[in-house]
Amino acid sequence: MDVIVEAGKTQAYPPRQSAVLEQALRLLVEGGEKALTTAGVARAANCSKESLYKWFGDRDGLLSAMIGFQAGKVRTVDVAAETLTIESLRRHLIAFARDLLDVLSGDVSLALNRLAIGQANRKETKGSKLGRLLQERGRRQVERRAAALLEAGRQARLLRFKDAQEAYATLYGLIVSDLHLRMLLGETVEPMKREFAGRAERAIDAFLVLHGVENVGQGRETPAKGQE
Amino acid sequence: MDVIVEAGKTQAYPPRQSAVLEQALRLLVEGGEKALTTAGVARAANCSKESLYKWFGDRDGLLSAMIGFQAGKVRTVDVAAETLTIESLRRHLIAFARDLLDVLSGDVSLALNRLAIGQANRKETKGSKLGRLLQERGRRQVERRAAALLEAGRQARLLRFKDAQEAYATLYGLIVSDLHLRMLLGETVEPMKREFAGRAERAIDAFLVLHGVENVGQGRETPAKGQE
DNA sequence: TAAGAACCGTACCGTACGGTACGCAAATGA
DNA sequence: TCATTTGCGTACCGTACGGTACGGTTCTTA
Repeated sequence: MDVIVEAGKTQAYPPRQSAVLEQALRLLVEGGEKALTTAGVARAANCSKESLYKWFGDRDGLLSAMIGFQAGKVRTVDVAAETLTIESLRRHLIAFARDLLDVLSGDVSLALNRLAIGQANRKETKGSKLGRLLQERGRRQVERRAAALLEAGRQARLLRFKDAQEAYATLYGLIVSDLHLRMLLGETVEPMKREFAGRAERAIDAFLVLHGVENVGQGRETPAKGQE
Repeated sequence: MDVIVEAGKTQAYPPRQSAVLEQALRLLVEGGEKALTTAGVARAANCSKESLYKWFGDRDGLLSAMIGFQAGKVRTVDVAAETLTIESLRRHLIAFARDLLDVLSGDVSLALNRLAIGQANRKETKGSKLGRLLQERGRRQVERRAAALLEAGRQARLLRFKDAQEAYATLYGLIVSDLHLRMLLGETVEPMKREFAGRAERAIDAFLVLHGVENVGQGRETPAKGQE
């Protein structure tokens, strides 16, 4: 019965436990960490507290399971190895940017990040465990997709950069800026969402100015140098 | 260091209460929100709980006071209106970047951000109050300094951008990327701090490629070709 | 069908928190 | 000098949480 958390592979929970985790996530999204009590989860999921402790060990185990469960639901689309052109690369990058913004602005994502951040500075060594878990589970996926895209762009001689890690950091910063933090702090998300499309486009254009070869950034008039 | 520690003139607390707030901040930094109990603060500050409630109303009032108190200690230096050159602008931007990274990575800043984020998604309308407070108190200062710098650069015909707000967002994203979030999640800060200098320089060089005139970004070879 | 496991609902326990009340000492002021 | 204020220390109260125990019910399985 002990479910071992295997890194990398999305471990599926039994349906009963999945339903419980779903309810737990719902409670967390609606009321924050304060609303995520063992009794509350048991009541919302129509199960007993004893079963909770049997399945997840203790409260921290439940939190970890929630993160793993949610991460397991996110699927990254691997772009098939097509022949990249300037246009298709730009489209793929913009799609990546929009997906990234959508993920970061999601209810559950925000709630889980708030939860992990809240647990981050506890004295116990267990403190940053959730943070690391969230980082590895959630971010790795996104980063891998971006890395593949960047590498493909370089192979096709459409991008130039020395350090892929650094290029990705630049890409991320241009796309997200301080948006994530503002959302985490409670700023209303809806007005931002309407600007995601334009924001993604501008970010990619800027990125292409920095790391694209020749004058690939012609989507909008670039603030810097010449366009066709 | 451009940050000056001075008793805030905006909201000055009596010395006794300032000492209490100092202890409260210390407890928060050391043990997180869980360690910030009324009894704990009273014990650490050698005062009674009754006095705490008399001075700050309730727990939320104490938290707000802590944010205001800490924000009052940070002062930004306005760059005197000197005649900007390409070199001096670049130096000022890099100094700004380093100061920004230093502020964001500070113990108290991280603790307060974690606190506000943790309170962000409570049902009550009061939830995002701390977040807004932290945003307005802390960020406005930084943003104002950057805005002044950017505007001065444009006046001197060294920078070009249409929307100052958007240019600032780009600058912020290039400097910070996902660093702030990773630190909030509990990642070890020390290794990052050693890279702040280089990071600031690279971010500013990239920013100058995007928004500088001519080939001012000479720190690294600029991937785009000069024009105009 | 009968034994056994899984599980629900509830009650229970120890603890810790936010907030209040009270007694008493030190300052303050006329 | 005495009255008033201020504030410390402690005790107290109601509540709510994490975690455990137990009786009763449903489901599995041989």
